[in-house]
Amino acid sequence: MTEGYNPKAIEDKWRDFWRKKGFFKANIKDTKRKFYYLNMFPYPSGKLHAGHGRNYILGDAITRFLIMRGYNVLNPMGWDAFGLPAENAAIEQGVHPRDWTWRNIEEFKRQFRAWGVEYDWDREIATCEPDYYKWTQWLFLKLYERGLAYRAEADVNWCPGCDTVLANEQVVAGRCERCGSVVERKKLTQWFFKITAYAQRLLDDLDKLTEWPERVKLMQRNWIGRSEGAQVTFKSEQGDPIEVFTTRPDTLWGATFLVLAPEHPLVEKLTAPDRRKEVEEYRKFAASQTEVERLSTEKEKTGVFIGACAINPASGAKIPIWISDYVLMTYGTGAIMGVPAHDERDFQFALKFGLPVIPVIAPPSGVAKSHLRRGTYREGLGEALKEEGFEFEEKEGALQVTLAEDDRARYVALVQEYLQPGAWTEVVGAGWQFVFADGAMNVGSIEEERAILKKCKRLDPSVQERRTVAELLWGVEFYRDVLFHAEYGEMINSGPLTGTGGEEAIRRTIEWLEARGIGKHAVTYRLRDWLVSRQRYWGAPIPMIHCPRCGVVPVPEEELPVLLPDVPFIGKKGLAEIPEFVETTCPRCGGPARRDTDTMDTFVDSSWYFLRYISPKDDTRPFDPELANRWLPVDLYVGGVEHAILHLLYSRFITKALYDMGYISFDEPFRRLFTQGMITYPAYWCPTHHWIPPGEVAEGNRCPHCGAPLEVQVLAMSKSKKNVVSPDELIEKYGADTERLYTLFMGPPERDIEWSEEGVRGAWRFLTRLWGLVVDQLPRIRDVKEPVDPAALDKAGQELWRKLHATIKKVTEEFEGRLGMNTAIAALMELTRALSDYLEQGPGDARLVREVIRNLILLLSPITPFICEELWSRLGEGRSVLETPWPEYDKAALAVGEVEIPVQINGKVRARLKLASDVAFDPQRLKEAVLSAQVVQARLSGREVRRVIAVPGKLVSIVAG
RNA sequence: GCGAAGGUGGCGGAAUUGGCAGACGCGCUGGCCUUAGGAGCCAGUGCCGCAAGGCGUGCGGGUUCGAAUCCCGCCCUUCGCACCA
Repeated sequence: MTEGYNPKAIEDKWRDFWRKKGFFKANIKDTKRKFYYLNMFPYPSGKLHAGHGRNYILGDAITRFLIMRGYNVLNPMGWDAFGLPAENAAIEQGVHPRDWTWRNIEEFKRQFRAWGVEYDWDREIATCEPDYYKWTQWLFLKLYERGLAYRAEADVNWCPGCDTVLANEQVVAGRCERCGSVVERKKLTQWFFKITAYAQRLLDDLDKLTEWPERVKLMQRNWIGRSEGAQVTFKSEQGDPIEVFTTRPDTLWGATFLVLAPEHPLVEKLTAPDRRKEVEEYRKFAASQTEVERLSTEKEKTGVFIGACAINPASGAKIPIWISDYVLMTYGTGAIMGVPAHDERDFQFALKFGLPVIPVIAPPSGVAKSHLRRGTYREGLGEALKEEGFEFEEKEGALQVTLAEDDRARYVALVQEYLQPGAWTEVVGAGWQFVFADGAMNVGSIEEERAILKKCKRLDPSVQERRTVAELLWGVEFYRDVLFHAEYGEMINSGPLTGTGGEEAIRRTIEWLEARGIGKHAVTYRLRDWLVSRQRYWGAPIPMIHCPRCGVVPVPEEELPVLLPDVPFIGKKGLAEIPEFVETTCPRCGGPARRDTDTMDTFVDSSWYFLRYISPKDDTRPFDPELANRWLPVDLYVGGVEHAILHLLYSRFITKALYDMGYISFDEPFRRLFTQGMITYPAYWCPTHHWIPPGEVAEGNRCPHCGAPLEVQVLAMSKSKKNVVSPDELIEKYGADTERLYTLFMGPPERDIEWSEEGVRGAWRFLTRLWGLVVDQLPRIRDVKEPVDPAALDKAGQELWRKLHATIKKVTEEFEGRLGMNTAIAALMELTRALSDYLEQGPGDARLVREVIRNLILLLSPITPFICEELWSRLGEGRSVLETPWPEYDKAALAVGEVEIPVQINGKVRARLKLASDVAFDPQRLKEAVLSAQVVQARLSGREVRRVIAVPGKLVSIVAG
C-alpha cells in the first residue's frame, strides 16, 4: 500500500523552510540581474478570502519561478493601513483604529504564511506608522514648495451619515458607498494636488507604457479627457467679455444663445434687476441638486434667462444669455455657446425654451427632405415629381420627398408651380429653405428666422403658437431626424467662411478668430485637480500651520512627522476636536497658531509606497535615490482593474513630480502592468435580512430566517456580500497546494471567474495522483544517477521524452509571457498522464522516469511548493527546489519520434498519417510521403491532383479535381 | 448615448503566427471497489444519425487550398465613461 497524500503533514513541515533559508530576501545592493515584482498592497480589512488569492498566489508563483531562473527578486509586502473602514470599525467596536488595523495585519500575515506566499518581510511597511507617514508628509511639503499643493474652496461630496468628505470613488450612484445616505454637495476650503498641470504628460506618456493593458490606458485617456478646440470671447451688450470653450468653432455662426453655469461669477453682474429673483431661485435649486438628481439621465433641461444679451462675434447677432445646470463650472470656462443645430443638448434646450435654430453645417449625407402638407399643393404634383425622377411617399394626402442636395433648385422650381395660394413648403438639408408661392427664403440668420416665422403665422393662423421655425418644423414628424446633426461638414450660413469644409473648417475658423483677437486655439481636460483633504482622524496629518499673522505656513521638514495625537478613540473624532493637537506655535513668527486639522486621502499614501520598499528603514530620507534609480521602475506590477484609474494615475503623477524635482531619474513607476480578474461566487439577497451566506441558504433558494425567496447574483467575493470562501477551511480540508493549484488553473488570470468547489476537488485529485505516482516510483529511481540517453529510448520512450521538453517549453513561456498559468498547468497534467501511461506499458527506462519526475516537480514547484519540496527531498537531490535552476528544454528533443499529419482533401480532413519527424518537417519529403500513402491514394481514386500545400510539421492540403 | 472587451460543448476554458476546433478540468453516463458514498479508480462524452456520413466557434455575407482566427454588415452580453461643450 502506497503512502497516501497528506497535505497537512507536508505543509506544516515546509511552512517556514523558505523563510528561514532567506530565499525571498532581495540582495538590494546587487542589481545585475534584478527583478522588482510587486503586488498592489492590501488594505488590511479583516481576513483574506479565496478571492484575494488570485493576486497573491499568482505573485508568489511568479516570484518562485524568477528565483529559480536566477533573478535577484525584490518582492516586498506592506499595508495600505490608513482609511475610513478602520475608523468606522473602530467606532462600532470601541477599539482604536491602530489596534484594529494591526490585528488585521497579523491575521493577513498568518494567512499568507498558510498559503505558502512568501515575501521579503524585512521590507514590510505600514502607511499608518510614523516612520512611513513622515515621508508622506515630506512629499506633501515638496509638492507645496513646487506649487503643486494648494488650498481652494470647492464643492465636495459630503456624507451626512459619516460626517465627512468622501472621495469620488466612495460615491456610488450619488450615495455613500458605506451608509447609503444621499451625498450632499458642500462648499469647503480644501487642499488639492495640481494633477491637471501634468494632464498632457500623463496622456502622452501612456504611449510609452507598451506593457500595460490597452484597456487600462484607454480608461486613463478617457479620464484625462483631452478636448481640443477654441476659446472664443463673446461680449455682453454692456461690453463684459464672456469666455466660452468649444470643440466646434466651425459652428460659431450658429450660436444663437449663451449658457453659463449657475455658479458662473459673471451671473451676478450680468443679471437684469427684473430677473434677479428668478435667477437666484434657480441658482439655489441647482446648488441643492444632489448627485443622484444631477446624474439622472434623460432629465428635462432646466434653466432661466438672466435678462441680458451678448453679441455673437461672428454673425453680430444679439443673443440671449441663460444659465443652466447642464453647463458645469468645473469644465472649460464654465460657459458655452449654444449651437442648437449641431449639438444635441443645445438643441433640446432651444426646443424647450423657444430659442432659434440656425443650421450652419451641411449634413455630409447630401440628402434633403421636404414635406408637403395635405391641401397645400395642386393636383398633379405627384405625377410631376415622378416624371422628374424625385423619390417620395404619400401619407394621408401629404407628400414626403427625399432629394439629393444637387437637385434642390430643380425641385424648388417645380414645387413652386404647384403650391396653393397662401401655402408653403420647406426643404430641410444643407440649410433650411422655406418655399412660398412668391419666392423662397433661407433660415440663414436670426433676422431671417424671425421674418420667416412671421410670414408663416400670417399665412396660417394655426401656427400662431410656435415660437421658432425649429418648433414649426419639429411639428412635422418627417423632419425630426434631420433638424440637428453633430457631424463635420461644409460650413453654410457662415459669412466669409461659407463653403469651407472638412478638415479646413475648424482650422480656418480659429485663424479667423485669432486674426480678430476674439478667440484662440485652446485645449481643455476633463481631469480635475486631486482633492486630498479628509476630515477624519485615521490618516496622515497635513503638515501645515495656520497663523493669524503669517497665514498658511508649512511645518519645517526637520519637525516631521506631525504625529497623530495618541488619544483614546471613542466615537467619531476629527483632529479638529483635539485641542492639544490643534494648538501650536507658528514656525515663522513663534506666535500662537493652529495646525491644519485635515488628514490626507489614503491614495496619497499609496502613490509612492513602491519607492519606500527600497530603503524602508532609512530615517533620513524617503528612499535611497541611487538604489531607487537602479531598481525602479517596477518590472511587473500586479493588481485589480478597479485601480485602473485612481491609484495608477496618482502614482504616475507623483512619480513625474518627483522626477521633475530631481529625486529620481525615471518618470513612470511601473514598466509592466498586469490586472488580474476577480473571483466571483453566488451572493444571496433577502429583502429583510440582506446578504445571506451561501452556506446558510435554505431549501429552494429561500431565506433561512423568514423563508422569503432570495435573489441570487454571481458577484466578486466580498465580505460585505457574505459570499466569500475561506482559505482557512480550504487549507484544512485539502491543503494550501490544492487551493493554489485550483486558483491558478481555473482560467486565464486576467478574467473574472466563478469559484467552484468541484473544481477544487479536481485539483486535489491531480495532486493525489501525482503523489501516488512519484512515491511508487521512488524506490527504483532514487539512486539512478546517469542522465537520459535519448538514442537508447524505444518508441514510447521517445514520445515521453519529446513531451517532457514540449512541456518545459510551454510552462517556461507562460511564466515569462502572458502568465497563462491555466494552460501551463494543463500541460503539466498532460505530462503526468503521459508518464503514467508510459509506466503502464512496463517498467520503462528508469533514467527517463527519473528525469520526467524531476522536471515535473521543478515545473510545478512555483504553483504547489509544499508537495514539490517534499517530493524533491525524497528524490534525494540534496538541495532545495529554490536553489535548483529552472529546467531548460532541448530543441533536439522536440524533433524526436513521429508526428501525426492530417491530410485535407478539398478542405476536409480525410486521413491522418504518422510520419517520422525528419520527413514531416521537410516540405518536399512530406508532400511525397503523403501523396504516395495508400489511404490518400484510395481517397483520391484517380482524380486529378491540382495543387498540394504542405505545411511542415502541421498538415498537407490537397486540391483535387 | 459614447468608448472598449467579449460571444467556442451541459459548465470553466484551450487552440499564442490563417493550418487537426473542443487541450486540461468540472459535470454527466456506464463500470469497478465499497456495509455505505457528496470518497477513490477505469472507460465514454460537441450535435444529428443504427451506420456510412453530415453539421458545427452569436447571425448573414466575403477573402482563402484552408477561417474560431482576416474583411464587411447585423445581433447580444459585460465593463468603463456618461449633460465634459
